Amino acid sequence: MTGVTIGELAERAGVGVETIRFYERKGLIRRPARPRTGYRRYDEQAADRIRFIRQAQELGFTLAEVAELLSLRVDLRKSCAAVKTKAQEKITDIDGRIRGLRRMRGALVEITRTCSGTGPTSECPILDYMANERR
Amino acid sequence: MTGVTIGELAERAGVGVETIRFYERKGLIRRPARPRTGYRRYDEQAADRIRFIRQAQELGFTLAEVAELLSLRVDLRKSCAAVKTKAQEKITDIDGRIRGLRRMRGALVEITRTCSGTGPTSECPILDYMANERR
DNA sequence: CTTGACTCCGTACCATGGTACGGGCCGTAT
DNA sequence: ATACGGCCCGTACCATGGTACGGAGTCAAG
Repeated sequence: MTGVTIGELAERAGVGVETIRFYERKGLIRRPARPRTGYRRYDEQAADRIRFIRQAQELGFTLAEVAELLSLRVDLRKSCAAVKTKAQEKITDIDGRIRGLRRMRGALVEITRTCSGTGPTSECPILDYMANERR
Repeated sequence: MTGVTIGELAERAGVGVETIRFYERKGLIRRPARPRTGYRRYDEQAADRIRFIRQAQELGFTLAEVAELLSLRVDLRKSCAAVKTKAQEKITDIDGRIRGLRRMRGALVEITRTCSGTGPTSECPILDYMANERR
């Protein structure tokens, strides 16, 4: 019989069986062939597709965004530019996060400096720092 | 009467009233004064504290982690050495997050660089990358 | 042909981070 | 003093991204 079962696919793709069914319910992977007995049989592309989903998630895309990317790939009427734009938006988003983390890191370094001083410091600069330096 | 109501605080901090009560239940903000009528009265620091929470969240910290960060401030009066250790751990944690985001960013930049943005999605290198790159 | 592992399905459940609802009390302006 | 909003509380509900459960059917080895 052609194709693999959901269990084999899960193992190959490094996810749980329930996760695959979950993705199917969410429309992230298309429904596989279901020969007479009703067991799902997956082709080779299925594992790639699941890895695609995980990879995109690691890159910071939500499942809804992944679904959008997948639909773009299928829809040939739309150009690659739409995908590129989404990726660039993610880069901008990541840049913002990194800047914020650097600010917070600076505040924590400041705290440890203050802390190493002998006096008991009831006045901590972090709240003001973060509250005022935001955005 | 000193302090502001929960509604005023919500407006100043840019969150909903329910969110403030939620944070209180979670122990992220301490219970405010409750004069005779039972209405919460907040001091000026309350808005800063809420803004801090939102800032930390935007940077990818969960509310549990935010609580930990906030406890650093409270603990400053008590055990300086323990606080310093905790802060150092948070700095290490932040460094890890920044590295992860930089890795993500590098991957996104690399794939957008190779994408002309002109072809059909079937030839999109971004989608190819996500389908094939497995780490 | 039986046994055990795998699969089916629907549904329930989990954590996170809120948001909304409803009945009742409070505070102020008219 | 009465209406209208704000606030009280507990509880229910929402989305996200899964994870687990239970009773049934199926497949493959012994």
